[in-house]
Amino acid sequence: MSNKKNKVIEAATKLFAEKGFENTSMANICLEANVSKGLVYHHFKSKESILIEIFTNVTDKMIEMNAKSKSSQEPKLQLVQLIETIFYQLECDKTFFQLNLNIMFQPTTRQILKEQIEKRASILLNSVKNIFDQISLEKSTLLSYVFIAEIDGISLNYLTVFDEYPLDMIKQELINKYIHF
Amino acid sequence: MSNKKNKVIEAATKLFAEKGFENTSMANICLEANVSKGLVYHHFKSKESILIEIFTNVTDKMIEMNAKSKSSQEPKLQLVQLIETIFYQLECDKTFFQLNLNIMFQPTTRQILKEQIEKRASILLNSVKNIFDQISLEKSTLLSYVFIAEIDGISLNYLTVFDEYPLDMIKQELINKYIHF
Amino acid sequence: MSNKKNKVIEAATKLFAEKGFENTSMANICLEANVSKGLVYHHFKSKESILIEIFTNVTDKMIEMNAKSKSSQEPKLQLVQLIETIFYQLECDKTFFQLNLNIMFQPTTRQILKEQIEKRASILLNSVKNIFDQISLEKSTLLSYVFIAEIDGISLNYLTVFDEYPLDMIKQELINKYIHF
Amino acid sequence: MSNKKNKVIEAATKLFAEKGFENTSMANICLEANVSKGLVYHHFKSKESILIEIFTNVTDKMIEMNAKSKSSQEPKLQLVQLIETIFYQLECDKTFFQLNLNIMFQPTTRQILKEQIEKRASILLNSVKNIFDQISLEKSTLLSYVFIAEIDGISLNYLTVFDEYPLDMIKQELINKYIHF
DNA sequence: CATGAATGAGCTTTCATTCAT
DNA sequence: CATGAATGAAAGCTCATTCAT
Repeated sequence: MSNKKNKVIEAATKLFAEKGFENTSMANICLEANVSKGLVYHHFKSKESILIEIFTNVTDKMIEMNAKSKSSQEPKLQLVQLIETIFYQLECDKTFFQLNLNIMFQPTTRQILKEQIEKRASILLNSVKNIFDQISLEKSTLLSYVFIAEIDGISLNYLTVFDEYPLDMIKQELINKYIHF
Repeated sequence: MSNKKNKVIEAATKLFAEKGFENTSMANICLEANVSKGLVYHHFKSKESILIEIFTNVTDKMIEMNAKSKSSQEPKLQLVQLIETIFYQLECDKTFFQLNLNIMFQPTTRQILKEQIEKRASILLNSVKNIFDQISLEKSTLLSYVFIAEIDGISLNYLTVFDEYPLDMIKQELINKYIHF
Repeated sequence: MSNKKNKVIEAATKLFAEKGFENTSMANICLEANVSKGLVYHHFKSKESILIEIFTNVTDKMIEMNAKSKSSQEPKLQLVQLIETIFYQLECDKTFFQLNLNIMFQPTTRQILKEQIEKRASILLNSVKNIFDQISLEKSTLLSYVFIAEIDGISLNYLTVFDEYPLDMIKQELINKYIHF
Repeated sequence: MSNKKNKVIEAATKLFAEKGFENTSMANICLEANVSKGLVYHHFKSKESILIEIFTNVTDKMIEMNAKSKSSQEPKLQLVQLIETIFYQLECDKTFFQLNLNIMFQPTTRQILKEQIEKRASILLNSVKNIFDQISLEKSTLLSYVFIAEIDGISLNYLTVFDEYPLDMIKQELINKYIHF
C-alpha cells in the first residue's frame, strides 16, 4: 500500500475521532495528510469510502486477534484475561474507542457501516459465549450478554460520561466478580 | 409558549434523533414543522440553541422527577423500581435515548452540551448513591458506578449493537442480582 | 411629532452614522430606540424613508439658516464668518458630517437622495456666490467653486484621511487667504 | 495568476464601484465574472478579502509610481505636473475614484482598510511635502495639507456633488495659483 | 398607537466531487 | 501518481416587510 494512502487514512482517523465524520471535510483531511484532493480521490472513491476502509481495517484486526486468542486456560482465567486486554486497550487508545462510538451512534455513519457493526457484534458475542459455554451451557448466552453489557457500560461511562472515573477500581470489581463465579 | 415554537422543538427533536444533529438542516426542520426559516430564527438564535433548549428541557424534567421520587421503601425495592422505570422508558422512547447517545458521542454536540451532560451524570450518580448508602456506606460509590455501567451498557447494546436483543431476560437477570443483594 | 417617532429618528441617525445605512438593520434601530418593529413601520413606510426624513430635516435646517444669515457686512468678513461657522459645526458634530459623507458616496443611498443632494449643493453654491458677487462679478462663479472645494477638501481630510489633522492651523491659513483677498 | 481570478477581481472592482461593497453580492460578482461561487471562494477566503486585494493592488501601484516620479525639475513645475497627472487620472477613471471614496466613508469598509488608508495618506503627504520643502521649509507641512485639501475637495465636488462641474477651469485656476507661487 | 410572530427571498460561505494537466 | 482549479448544490443565517391582535 502506498505511503501517501496511509497518510490519508491516518489523517482521516485522527480527524474523524477529534471532530466527528460530518464535521471533517475532505479539505481538512488533505491538509492534515499534506496531499492534494486529487490524490485522495485517486485512492478513495468518496469520503464515505475512507470511513469504510478505516472501520474495515479494525474489524479485520479484531477477527485476526480473535482467531489467535483461542487459549486453553481455565474459563475464569480467560475471562479475566479478556477483561485485562480490553481495559488495557481502552486506556491506550481512548480516541480510537471514541471514534468507534461516535460512528456507531451517528445515524448516518451507522447506516453506512451497519453490516460491519453487526458482524463485529456477533464475533464478540461468539467469542465470549465460547468461554461461558465452558462454565454453563444453559445460561451461556445470557451471561455473555451481561458480560458484554458490563464492558460496554464501563467503557461508555469512562469515555464520555464521568470526568473522573475510577476505572481501575471498577475493573477490579469486575475481575472479582468473574474470578469467584 | 407559542404553538409554532413547540412545533419547531418537536420537529427538531424528531429529526435530530433520526438523522443526527449534523445531518439535519434548518430547511429540514422548517419543512417538518411547516414553518418558515425566519420564524425559527425568530424563536432561536441558532441551530445549536435549538439543541440546547431540547436538552435543557429534558434535564429539567430529570431533576424534577428526581426530586419527587424520594421513596421510603426498602433500598433493594427502590433499585428494582428504578430498573423497571428506566427500562420502561427505554422501550417507550427508543428514539429519544438514541438522540441522547448520539449527542454525547458526537464531539461537536458533546462540546456544546458539556456542562449539562456533566450535570445530568452527577444527578444520576447521587440519586443512585443515595440508595446504595442504605445498603453499604463503605462501598456505595463503587456499587453506584457499577449499577450505572450495567444500565448504560444494556441500553447501549439494546439500542445500537444487537439487532435482536433479549432485553426482558437481561432486565430480569439484573433485577435478580439486586433483589438478592 | 410623537415622542417615539423622534426616538426612532435619533436611533437611526446614530446607527447610520456609526455603521452605515446598509449595515444597520431595522431590528438594530428598534433595539436602539426601544420600540417595536410594528411601531417603526407605523411611522415610516420603509427603511429608506427613515433615511430620507433624516436627510430632509437637515436640508430644511440648512435652508432656514441660509435665509437668516443675510448679513450686511463687508463680503470678506462674511466669508470669514462662514468659514468660522462651518468649522465650528464640523468640530461639534463630526459624526453627523461623516453620516452625510457616507450617504453621499454610497451609490445606493446617493441615488435615493439624489435630488436633495443637488438641492443642497445649489443652495450652498448660490449662498457663496452671493458673497463673491460683491467682490468680483466676473469671477464669482469660479471663486465660489474654489471656496467650496477648499472647505470640502479640508473637511474630508479632517474627517477621514489624516489621523492627526492640524485643523486650526489650516482654518487660519484659509481665513488669511480670504481676508487679504 | 490565473485568468479566472483576474476576471473575479475585475468584476468585483466594477460592481463595488457601481453599487458599493455592501450592495454587491457574491452572486452578482459570479454572474459578472461568469464563474461559480466555489471558484471565487477557492481564490479568496471571503468577500472582504476581495476588497482588500483590490485595494492593496492599487496601493502597491501608488507606491511604485511614487518611487519612479522623483523628478529633478523646478518645484513649481513639479506641482503643476502633479496636478495635471491627478486630474488626468480623475477624468480617465472616474469609477475607480468613486470606489475609493465610498470605501473610505463607509464605516465598515473603512475599518477593514484602516491601515492601508493611513499608509496611502502618509505616502501622498510625504510626496507632496518633498516638493514644498524646496519652496519653503518652514511652511512646507501646512502648504502640503492645503494642497491636498484642494485636490481632494475638487475631486469630491467633481465626482459627487455638482452635476456639471467646470473641472478644467478650476484646474487652470489651481495651476495658476501654484505657478505664481 | 403599539406589539412581535411570521414570511420568504437572498446573503455569505462550505463542501464533496470532477477533471484537465 | 499527483495537483489544484472549477463546479453547483446546499448549508446556516439575516433582513425588510406584513399583519393579526
